[in-house]
Amino acid sequence: MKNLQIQIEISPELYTKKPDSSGLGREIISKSIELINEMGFEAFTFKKLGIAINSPESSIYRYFNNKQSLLIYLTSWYWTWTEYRLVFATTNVASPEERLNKCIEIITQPVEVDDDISYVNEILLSEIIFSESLKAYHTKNVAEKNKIGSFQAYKNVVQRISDIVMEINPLFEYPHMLISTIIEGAHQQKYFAEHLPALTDKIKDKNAITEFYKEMINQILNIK
Amino acid sequence: MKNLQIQIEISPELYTKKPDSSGLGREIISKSIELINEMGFEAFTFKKLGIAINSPESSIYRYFNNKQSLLIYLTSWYWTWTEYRLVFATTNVASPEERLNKCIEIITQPVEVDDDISYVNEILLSEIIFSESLKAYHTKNVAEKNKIGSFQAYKNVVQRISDIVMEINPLFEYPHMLISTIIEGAHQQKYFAEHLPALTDKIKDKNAITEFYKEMINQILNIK
DNA sequence: CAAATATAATAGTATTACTATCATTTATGC
DNA sequence: GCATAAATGATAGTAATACTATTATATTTG
Repeated sequence: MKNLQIQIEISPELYTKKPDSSGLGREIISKSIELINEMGFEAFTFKKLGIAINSPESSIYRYFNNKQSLLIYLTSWYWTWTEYRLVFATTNVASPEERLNKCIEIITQPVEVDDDISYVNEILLSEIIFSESLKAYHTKNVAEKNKIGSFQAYKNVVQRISDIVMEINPLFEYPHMLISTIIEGAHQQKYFAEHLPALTDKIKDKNAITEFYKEMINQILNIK
Repeated sequence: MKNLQIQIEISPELYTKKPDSSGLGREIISKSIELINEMGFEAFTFKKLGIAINSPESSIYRYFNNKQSLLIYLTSWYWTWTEYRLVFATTNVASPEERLNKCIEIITQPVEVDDDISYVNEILLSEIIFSESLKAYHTKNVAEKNKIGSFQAYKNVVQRISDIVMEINPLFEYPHMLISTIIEGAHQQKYFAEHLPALTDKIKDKNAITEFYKEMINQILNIK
């Protein structure tokens, strides 16, 4: 993926002014990723972001209506990019089992190298996805946000992996349930490991969570 | 459990004044359960609760510092009560496999009959747990809240079921990961079914989620 | 029935999450 | 290179939230 300079396209419904159309817009995105990481999504405000980028709050509001919209933009960016990663990792791989395993790796691990495809720090962004993304859809106005396509990129990822599951076992009845359980589970287990270790197990090596879910899906689909 | 009149004891760290020590306290609990259900946790405020029970905001603050503390109280109540339910459902059942299956049913399904053990509406409370409980621990101050035992009741439930898993398969390395994945997964799948159906599958009957996770755990632990 | 305790009534503050206005800077088309 | 449009900056203001404080009035309890 390195040096490919792909463009992540985000649906215009998800912003009021396109962030990558201006320097300010790009600063809003990249600084917000830093700040949300540092202080968590709740403590993050447009006022603080404004101070950090030396621009008034009101300028930020021209790009996003509120911080939830910004979070949805970030998650959409991440999932759209992750769909590219899935495609890259699985093209020309004949075995669906092998493709599935590759996908599980990608969705259960935070990003470790910045591919530098843009002004977005993918390492920090993936941290946000793991620890904060559920706040994008666990909200009063899910229905309304869903209607404008806020979660389409996430759905596409789930659908794409579910398709591989169906290729392996066409009779399996709950591919989406399985994949979304794994994605959300991996996010939460990482959070538990950091903050509530009694809810998870001693993590021997950093791939323990990935191995757990790989093993799980292989057992469920009878892959040896 | 009906008519047993058990007392759910909540650690004093989790409130500033004991809610079941007064009529007002009990009203705060039972009305907040109703209101959080109706409007969601974000829209819920102590001001609205005060209006609903005809008491000033400031009186509510004598029982709980803020609405997050109240939510933690409610989740602790639920998990303490659920631990009783687990014990009741599994005592005198010799087979650990059978006990495990009973536990999976209890943790993956919302409550359907109000056992009437108190002023708490358990049906509505379980709805809150399924849709809002992650907001109790997905917050800036997890560490601090964890230190005072805010999540002990939840941990006890996970531990108790993990013990059964270990009884069945003493070599299994990730019992807590497995159980917390199932609990959190069941909550989320129900939420997805209601709000983001593309992330889950057509639910044929209302036990589909329970059956999915039962099947999952049985496969993983090689129970036929 | 007195003293202690709990609750009600009311007011006030800092912060958040915006909206509005107008001046100034920057970009763009000719 | 200049006129015009568009974007941004500077500043102010508002309603709601999440509290804290104070004093009066009930209610409980010993």
